[in-house]
Amino acid sequence: MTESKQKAEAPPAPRKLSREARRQQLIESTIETLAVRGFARTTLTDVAKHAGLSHGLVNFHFETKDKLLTETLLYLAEEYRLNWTTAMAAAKPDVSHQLEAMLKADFNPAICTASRLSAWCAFWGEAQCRPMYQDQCGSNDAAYNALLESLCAQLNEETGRCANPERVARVLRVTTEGVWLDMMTMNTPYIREEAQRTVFTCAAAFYPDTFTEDGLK
Amino acid sequence: MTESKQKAEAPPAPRKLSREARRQQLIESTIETLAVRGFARTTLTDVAKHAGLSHGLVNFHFETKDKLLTETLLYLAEEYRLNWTTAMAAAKPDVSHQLEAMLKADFNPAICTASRLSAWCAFWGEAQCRPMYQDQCGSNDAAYNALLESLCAQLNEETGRCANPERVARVLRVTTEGVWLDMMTMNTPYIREEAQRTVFTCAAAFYPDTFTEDGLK
Amino acid sequence: MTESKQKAEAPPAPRKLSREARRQQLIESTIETLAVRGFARTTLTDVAKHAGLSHGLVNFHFETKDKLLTETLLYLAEEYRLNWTTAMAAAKPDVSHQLEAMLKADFNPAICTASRLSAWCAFWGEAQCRPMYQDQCGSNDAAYNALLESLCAQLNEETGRCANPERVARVLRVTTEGVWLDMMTMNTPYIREEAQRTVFTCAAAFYPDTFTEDGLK
Amino acid sequence: MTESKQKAEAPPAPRKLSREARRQQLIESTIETLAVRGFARTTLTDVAKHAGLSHGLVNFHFETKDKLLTETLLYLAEEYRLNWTTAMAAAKPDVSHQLEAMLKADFNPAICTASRLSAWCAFWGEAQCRPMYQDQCGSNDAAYNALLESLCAQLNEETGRCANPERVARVLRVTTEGVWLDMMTMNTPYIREEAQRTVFTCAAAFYPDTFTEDGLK
DNA sequence: GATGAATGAGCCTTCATTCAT
DNA sequence: GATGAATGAAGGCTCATTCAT
Repeated sequence: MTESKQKAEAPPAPRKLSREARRQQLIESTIETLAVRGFARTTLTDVAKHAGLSHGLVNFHFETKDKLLTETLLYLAEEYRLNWTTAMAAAKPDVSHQLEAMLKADFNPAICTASRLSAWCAFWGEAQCRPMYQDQCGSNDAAYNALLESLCAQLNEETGRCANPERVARVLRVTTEGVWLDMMTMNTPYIREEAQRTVFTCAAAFYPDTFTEDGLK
Repeated sequence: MTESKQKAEAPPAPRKLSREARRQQLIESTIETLAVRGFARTTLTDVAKHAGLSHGLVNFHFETKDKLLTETLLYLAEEYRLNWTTAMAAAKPDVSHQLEAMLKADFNPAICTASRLSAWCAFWGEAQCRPMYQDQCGSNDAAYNALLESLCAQLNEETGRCANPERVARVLRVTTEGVWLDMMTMNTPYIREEAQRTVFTCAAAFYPDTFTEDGLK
Repeated sequence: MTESKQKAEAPPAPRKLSREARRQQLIESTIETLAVRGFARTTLTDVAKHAGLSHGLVNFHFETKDKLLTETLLYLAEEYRLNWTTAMAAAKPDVSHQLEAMLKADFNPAICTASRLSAWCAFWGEAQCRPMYQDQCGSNDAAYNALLESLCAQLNEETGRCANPERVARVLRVTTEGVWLDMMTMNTPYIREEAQRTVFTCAAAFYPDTFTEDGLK
Repeated sequence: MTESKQKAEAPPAPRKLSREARRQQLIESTIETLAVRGFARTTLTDVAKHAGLSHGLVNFHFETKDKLLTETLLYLAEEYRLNWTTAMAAAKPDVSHQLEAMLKADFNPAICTASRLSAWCAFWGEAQCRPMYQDQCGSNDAAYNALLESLCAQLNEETGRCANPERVARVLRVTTEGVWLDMMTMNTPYIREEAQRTVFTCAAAFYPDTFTEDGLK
């Protein structure tokens, strides 16, 4: 099964690839493997097999397992950051559109895939005792948090609300994270649309004049 | 430090302990070890050392590492369930008091300790690819979810609100889980009081006539 | 061959041995393995197999290969030191007897065995780039060198000779080491008696009134 | 430091070099690497890096690591042989001058360098269990040994001495080897001049009418 | 019950060797 | 000639599990 899958993914399987292409291929393979096997049971052989390559190659490109995992996390973190910054840059500049863009970004089908969510879960589980992981987890993205708080504060002013913006921002963030986790860990996970709708149900509770469960009014 | 702590916990280390007492001692040691080392790096030797016991004893009482971990999770899950059921039984039977009790239960200092939160994190990270773990994670506690939804639905009726109660319940649940995670994974975690206040800020957004950030009005 | 040898060496092969006994057994096995395979090709599996034990046990007792090798060298160095100090303590206290004892000690059949000589060679070859090894090699035994020089200086006085005692001592030491090496590295090595006779031929050259090729006059 | 050194040695690194020149470059690099890393830890990557060349080139020129090492040893052995034969050819033909030339040849600054001594040590350490290495080590150079013995025998006759010439030759040879080793393995090695003086102190002990510690009388 | 020595499967890592470019 | 990606065998090390005492 794994065999046929590899063949399917990398049909002619170029014998030699540029350094960067190979590295990215291995990182994607790591994400898949983390999703399927979990953090504790992920081995380099798994990663290599899943990519249809020899395990020696992993060390050739990443030196150690630790570095492979770290670079995979950095890759995910950068991809995540790029996703919401791009989404916000594309949205109208007013507060409510910016906030909507920020919240919806997390449910972009490009990054909100089963594999990526699972991989994030794997890293989160280990983050508590690995400072390097902890730094890369969303809750520690200072720019993201500051921006979200600022948007909530501005929206408070516009709408005359007075809930502590720091806490509102926190609720919105952990709700987003939480429905992500749900999609992974629930026996009967709901779909992405329902997840997004849950987040906007929350946003609408704080800002009923601005949001409905589907987004901006 | 760890050394002295063990000695402190198990002073002369009674040569013989009842079967149940030993098992619980080892489970508590497992929780501590998971918190400190993370899931992937927890070894039976760690657990035994932390309990001040011999290596072989763990296998004597639990047969395999897998069973030790499973029983630890069941122990935590049961403790958690007992915590909120007890809290609710002790609260007034009306909807708002019941809901307050349910939400506050999660921040009971007895179960909301650094070690326990970390241990939960460790299990969550692995849950996605281990059905047995997944079943025990809070989001799959059917009774808890059903009760929470029911309380939200009732409160909706009482207050004339009409947000989808399933989603409100979900927001409250993931917010609770989320601030738990925050306490573990943030570089500068906030304290338990602030966590609880965050949850009630969320509850107050849905039910402004019932809750404030400190609990019931 | 290896198989039968083990059986021969450790006939009933006690399943459990005291910590110290097992460690010494493994150190002896390391010496044999170094002698047969050389430093670069000695593996933990070789050592374990030669002792008829599992390779995991080596790590259990010595943690790392490096520590096993270091402890083996320390063991040889201590054995060597004990050999010449004991020999000198047993000899008459006058200068010529002491010097004879010192020189003959190196050819004591108990330590001048093929395995031990080979093991020493293996360590010498690596000593140049491993400070810890270098410290343990004979040429750095300050007490030995100081004593040998002192004896040469005293003998110079007694016999009215005037060759630089530091150099005489050095010649005697490297000659001893050299014939040791010869016994190992020559295609047609001469026997221990001839080696010792060579050393005393050298001693007799410096002190013709005191030594003959067979020892004291 | 190593970095800059390579660059310094192979400045723009001529893309094409004669077969022989490349081979010699790699052999010199092997000698340096053996000196710095020791036998057991010398890798082809080290050798290539030190020469500022690519990994694959080593195999292109030498096929296997074994062949590279063997050829390096042969190169050193030939260089060594050429050194003493040349020195003797340049010296006066009488016995004492020939012997002086032979002994002094070992301390010719051209071959008595730190790198070369260390490389010899590395090979010696492995020689005991590798016949091919053993054959090339100095103590097995039949021509050298025969000549040295013959010179000793002749000098015995000339001077009326009667020490066994085979043993005298052996003492002189191992003393030379020994001070070589000392220069490598001692924590506080003495200098080349002192080493040579030590050898002639030994020669003077056997032939006091012919030699002083500085050479011929 | 309790201990800790012993085992061996499995993992990460190194590295000689091959080979497409 | 030369490069460096790719392979895979082999070694060190970890650790769950077993078991004699």
